[in-house]
Amino acid sequence: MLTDEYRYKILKELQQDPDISQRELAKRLGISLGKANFCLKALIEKGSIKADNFKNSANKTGYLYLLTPKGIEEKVTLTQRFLQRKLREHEALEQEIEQLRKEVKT
Amino acid sequence: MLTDEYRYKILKELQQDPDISQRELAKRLGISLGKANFCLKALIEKGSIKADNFKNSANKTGYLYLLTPKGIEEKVTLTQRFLQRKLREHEALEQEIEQLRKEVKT
DNA sequence: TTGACCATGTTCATTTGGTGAACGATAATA
DNA sequence: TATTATCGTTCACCAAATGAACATGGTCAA
Repeated sequence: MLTDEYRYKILKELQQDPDISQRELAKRLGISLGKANFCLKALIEKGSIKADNFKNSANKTGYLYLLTPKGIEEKVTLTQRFLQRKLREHEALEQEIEQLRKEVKT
Repeated sequence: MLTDEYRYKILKELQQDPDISQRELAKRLGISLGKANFCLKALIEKGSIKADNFKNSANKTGYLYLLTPKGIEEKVTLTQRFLQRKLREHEALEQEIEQLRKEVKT
């Protein structure tokens, strides 16, 4: 349920915007509130992020989702893995497009 | 449940291989037997394919899933639509890769 | 012919995964 | 204080996917 894709996207989103509500996160990722909540809890459980409740800045009620050192490292790994995956997808997509072009000609 | 993607893939698979079991089709598309059965029935219902039971060649028990004229036409349309979609995906993927490369450098 | 297989299509109870309304808690505001 | 707003949390509900189990019909050897 918490795939690498969402793990990566969430860590990325939180790294550049730690004070963000679960609702906003859900909206940005195009997932439901329930799923966002589940994923966040899982990441906290795994020790990738920790939820601080700094009473600061705009968001006072909610938390501050901060990446732990482990989380930062994990994000690097995920980013590299993701890049590799996307490169493979890219190649596959080009082949698929080529085949579709052939097919359209027929 | 029967998305354009599977509609296209099934028509393509059947066009070039009409004598194929639902199990084999499911395996090729990476879906379950139940879903393959559901999709096939839907395509038959819509008149895109018809199930002949020619007692011929290897497959004697099963059917021969043949594209109707309507199905052939539909497949052309789907192919074109699919090509357009893939081209958009291609562009999006290149942007995503570029961003990932930037991020990896950091 | 009979019976034992085998491959096929069909069904459906079960599992899985996602959803968002509703709730309690807390802070800001009138 | 009372009210409003925002947040995280929960969980009953729904849709979709799954694959074991079943029914049918063909094949082949006894």
